[in-house]
Amino acid sequence: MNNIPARTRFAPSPTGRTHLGSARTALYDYLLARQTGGQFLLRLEDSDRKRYTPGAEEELMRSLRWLGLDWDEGPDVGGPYGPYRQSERRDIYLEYARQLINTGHAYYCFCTPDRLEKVRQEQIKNKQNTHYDGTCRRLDPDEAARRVANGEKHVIRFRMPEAGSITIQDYMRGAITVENKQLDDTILVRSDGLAVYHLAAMVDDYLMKITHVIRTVEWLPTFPLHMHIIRALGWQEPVFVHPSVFLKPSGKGKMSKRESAEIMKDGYSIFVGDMQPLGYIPEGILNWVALMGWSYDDHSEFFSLADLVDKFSLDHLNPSPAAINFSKLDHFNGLHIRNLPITELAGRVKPFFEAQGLAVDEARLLAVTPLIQERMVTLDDGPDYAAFFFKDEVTPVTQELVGKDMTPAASAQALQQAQDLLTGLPELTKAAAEEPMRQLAEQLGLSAGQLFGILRVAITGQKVSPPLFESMEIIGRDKVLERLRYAGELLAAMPLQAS
RNA sequence: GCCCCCAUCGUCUAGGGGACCAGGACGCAGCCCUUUCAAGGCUAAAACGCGAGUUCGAAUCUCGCUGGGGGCACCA
Repeated sequence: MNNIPARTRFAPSPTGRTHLGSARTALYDYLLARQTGGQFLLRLEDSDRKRYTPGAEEELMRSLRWLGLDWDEGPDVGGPYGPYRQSERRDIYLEYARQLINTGHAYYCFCTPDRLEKVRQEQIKNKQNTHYDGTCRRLDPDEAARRVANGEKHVIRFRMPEAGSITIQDYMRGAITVENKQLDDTILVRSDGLAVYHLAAMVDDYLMKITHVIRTVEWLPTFPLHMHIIRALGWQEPVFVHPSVFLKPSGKGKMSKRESAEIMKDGYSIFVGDMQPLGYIPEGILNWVALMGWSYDDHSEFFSLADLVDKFSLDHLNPSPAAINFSKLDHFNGLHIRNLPITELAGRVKPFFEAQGLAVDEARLLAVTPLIQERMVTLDDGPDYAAFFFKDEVTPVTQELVGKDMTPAASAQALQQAQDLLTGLPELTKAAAEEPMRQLAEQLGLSAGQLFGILRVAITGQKVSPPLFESMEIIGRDKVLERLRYAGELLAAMPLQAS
């Protein structure tokens, strides 16, 4: 693309939870603005009060900020083109609506919703396309103005040309031509005096000097209308891009409410607000979502937000709908976790340990973090691997203390020998303990895996854990010996024939 | 029903007439490494929806079909 500073906007309506698709749109907006040294704005399309959802706005802003997508202008931070909330821009829209009426591009309509509904039903019955029947379109403008002045309830409709066609440009999809007769005399201003999206968004984009409009395909059908409005007002057209929607993992259709609940059971979510508690990090999500519909020249796929700012381009967008693939999210999340500096990672996993009621010692956490870093896919995996580091005692399953292909007695003996060995060591470090322990295994005719397995369960209480010697070193000799003794007791109490 | 958009491995994608018996990534399988689990390395299986046409030559261009998606509100 060019490098004229882009002014982009993310303009959601605060009517529900912020999902992955919105995150991607916001990301692309953000990237374009940052890359070109322009501005990224947040605008709330809240003109329909009926659909207002308490808390949606807060979650939206929290989600975007958590992802690291900061806006330069918006309802909370202000800016030179405010207000950034459509409900507060009512008079502005009205002014342009009047302009459209004065130039003959719009007209007052006095039809009631009841009548409209009847017309619609009739059209459906006759297998016709549903559209406004044009009753008020033919009204004398002066008479209409009089009726409005008399306080008669009315809306304002766009006067769509009856013939001809319009050709519009989507940056990614190219030219799209639509017959005007397929388009309706859409309502621009409701009877309550508030503009609908079609007018409001165009006016806002114009006044806020938006250069690039990125919005999902659901706006493609009304794109011709939007362009008619822009042209009727004589404004310069911003660049429009309509990325496709995200499909559910099966690739069949959009994610429904029921299905997103289903997905939660597997530890996934399509809502940005759920991602943090699920253990996902912004870096992983951003990388993943960026690649659903965009790709980079050299086929590389690992990107930080800064990389994306550097490399993103509208020229490499893919218009086909993309199915959500959570295992790829896991992949990217793991990749970015491994890419985090230890102190940073430690800080991010800490809350997950605390959520389990564990008292987390900072120094110990710092020692433990490198051991779990390459094992974690999500941050909540941390306690699964390493909770035992922060517990006073550990309770192994007795059965698991029995070494592979071994009897309880042999296992107990091996355990005792290991205990003696560790006791006699000058210090308990990986360097000091590993070699002697391997020799012990050999003496006992055991594989390293057999012996280490027993010790692992005894010391960590789990069959899967970070590397044994590093773990012992962090836990400390006293505690290790104590756990070994306890494991020995468990084995001793085991019925002989069991194994 | 009508309008619009889209169509390459299971999934995300590269590709824009010959460089393609189609490349990468995730996942899956196997192997290596290895004290478990990972991580890492290597290998394998896996796709141009169908039919016409244009062309010496089509995954790539055109048309049709099929399939998928989106939209047809005083919602956004």
